[in-house]
Amino acid sequence: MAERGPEAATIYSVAQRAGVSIATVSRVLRGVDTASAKTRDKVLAAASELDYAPQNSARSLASKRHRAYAVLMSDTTGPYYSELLMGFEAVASTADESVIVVTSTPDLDVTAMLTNLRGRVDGVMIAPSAADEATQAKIINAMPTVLVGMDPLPGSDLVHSENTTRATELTRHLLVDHGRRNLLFVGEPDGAADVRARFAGFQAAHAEAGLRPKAPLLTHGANEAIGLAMVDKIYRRRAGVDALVCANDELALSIMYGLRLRGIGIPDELAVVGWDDVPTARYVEPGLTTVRQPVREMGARAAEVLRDRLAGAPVGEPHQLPTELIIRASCGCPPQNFLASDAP
Amino acid sequence: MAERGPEAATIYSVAQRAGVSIATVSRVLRGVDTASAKTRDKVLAAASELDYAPQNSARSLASKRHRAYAVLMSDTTGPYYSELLMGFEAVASTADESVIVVTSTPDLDVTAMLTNLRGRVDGVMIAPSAADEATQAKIINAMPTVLVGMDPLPGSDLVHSENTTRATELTRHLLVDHGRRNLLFVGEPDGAADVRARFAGFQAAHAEAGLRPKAPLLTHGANEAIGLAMVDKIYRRRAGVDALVCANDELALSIMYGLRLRGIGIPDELAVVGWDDVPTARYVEPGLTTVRQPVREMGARAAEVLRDRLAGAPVGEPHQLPTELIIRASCGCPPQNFLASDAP
DNA sequence: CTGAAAGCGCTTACAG
DNA sequence: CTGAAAGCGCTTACAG
Repeated sequence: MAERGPEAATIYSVAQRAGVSIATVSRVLRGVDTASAKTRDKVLAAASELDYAPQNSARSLASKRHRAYAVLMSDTTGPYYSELLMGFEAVASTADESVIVVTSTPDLDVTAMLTNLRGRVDGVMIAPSAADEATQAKIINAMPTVLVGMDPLPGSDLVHSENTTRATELTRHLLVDHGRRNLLFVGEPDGAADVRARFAGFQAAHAEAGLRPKAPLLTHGANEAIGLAMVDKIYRRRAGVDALVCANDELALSIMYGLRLRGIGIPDELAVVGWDDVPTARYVEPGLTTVRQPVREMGARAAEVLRDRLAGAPVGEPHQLPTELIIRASCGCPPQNFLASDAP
Repeated sequence: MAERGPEAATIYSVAQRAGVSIATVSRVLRGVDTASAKTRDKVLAAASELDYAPQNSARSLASKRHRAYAVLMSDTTGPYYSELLMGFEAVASTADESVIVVTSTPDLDVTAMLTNLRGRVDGVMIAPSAADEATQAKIINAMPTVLVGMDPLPGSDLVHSENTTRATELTRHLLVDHGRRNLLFVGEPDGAADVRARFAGFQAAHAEAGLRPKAPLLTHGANEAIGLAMVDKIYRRRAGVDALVCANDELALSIMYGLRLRGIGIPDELAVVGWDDVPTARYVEPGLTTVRQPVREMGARAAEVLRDRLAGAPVGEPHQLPTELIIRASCGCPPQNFLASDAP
């Protein structure tokens, strides 16, 4: 490969071999402007023969465009984040933009990160929980930004999914269809905007039913130990609770784990519902009733928004994508097992 | 912010404000060479006042280093890939390298991707299933490469985890500790190197026990439909099977789902074990016995290897990281519930 | 310890 | 349709 040789091909060597100027090589390779078919063929042939790879840095420097987006993610993993990233990347690569992943750790130096980013990318997508509002504001002030699943902030675009209406529907399902009377919301409405909106739907459904919603059981994070602790707290302090509306599936799953350890029946003694429809939701017993959001599409939309912004579009209205109620058995519905109809 | 003003700060404006040459600014900002404390302070102050962000493209062009790595991933999501990416990113960012994510779709134009990458990054990590061997070879030939979880290929570094010994141990556990006699391996040994090595361990344990291993049940991919189909196939064609050794957790989980639909008891009628220790493994009932690999560490190691290669180190021996048997209940062991000891 | 100057490899008006 | 030339904003020998 030429690239391994004493010297890699440059636009000069391609031009020389094709017998044209470097301006012509540049034009042909970018597919802009007109160029006679003959010239075009010569250039393409020369580039191919020399195994020419344009130097992105030189291109960026001259054109004043990085052709790269950053994605700022928290360092937690999970299906939500990878789906978001994949959706974003798919669209970005179509637009010939690179995607640079930046992980935000608690001790991240925001100023240094921003300085770095400003010299490397044209825009950034901020994933949920990746940055607090002060940091978001700084980033927004420094470059075109699209926020995902958060509260809107001036100067930034936003992509999110419907929360309140679906949460109302979910809560109503428990209240009306299953006759539960003593629901408890588990999560932190004062944290992420998503959760706040879900809690608002929880409250709205209670209002419809003429019921007074109880205060949420605050918690963040989820693992087996936390789930078990929540279960014990519920049974110690909240007698009579007959359904749990959890801020997300992870929390719901960890609580179901705790309930199993404590021998508490789901959904008979206690119904449990979540949010996100993670893959695990369908594999647990009973299957977890939850809400699905189109995360991959949200990532794709975010990339489109950024692309439009860089093409000159102003900051627009929030893009809200639809969510969908996924009924399984943890709410009290009879198990509608997937493929059950073809059972022998 | 200066960046928003009529013109952003450059190394020239910083130098002018600090009353030094651009060479001095460059040196101070990169922290190289000596520089008097006084000069240093002046430069730092000027840079800060002007909110200067060095242009990465200019830096790359002059230094002939991109200070960026690519990560080539398949477009499937899952905990494995995000953990790998996070581990890689954490180390890369410490070394001040950007991480560019590239997703490989089936219709990816390899040549175009490679041309793009050669002009953008200094090295690449290839995640499992992201590229076939021919593509891998092309990439290796074009730039420093580290392969993860695959067969070694000349010219490339490799990071993987222990498969065969642990698979032998896992199989032996079923054979010896649980007295199972009729095991079936589910997966494709002829596909990924990882799976081949696991099947080798499966065979080795049989040899130890003086048993003849049966042919694997071939399948790739996993979802509820596939799991159910596998279950039906097993019961139609493989009478007497009393344990399933699955190539990965996803497969094991989908099969457990199918077994539940068919009313087949786990582990009594059929023991099931997996590989990976995905989060779901602990939430299903019974808990899935499996093998954990240090995926995040593998990503971190891959970044270190790349860093060393770019610093001049030659391609080295494969880096093998240890795996760990995670015993839960799907193998036939009594449920060792997490935190069970603190039950009331 | 510091500066002047060349050079990295492109893109893009500007001419023709 | 094509070329000559300026310029993008840095780093890095080379001097001193």
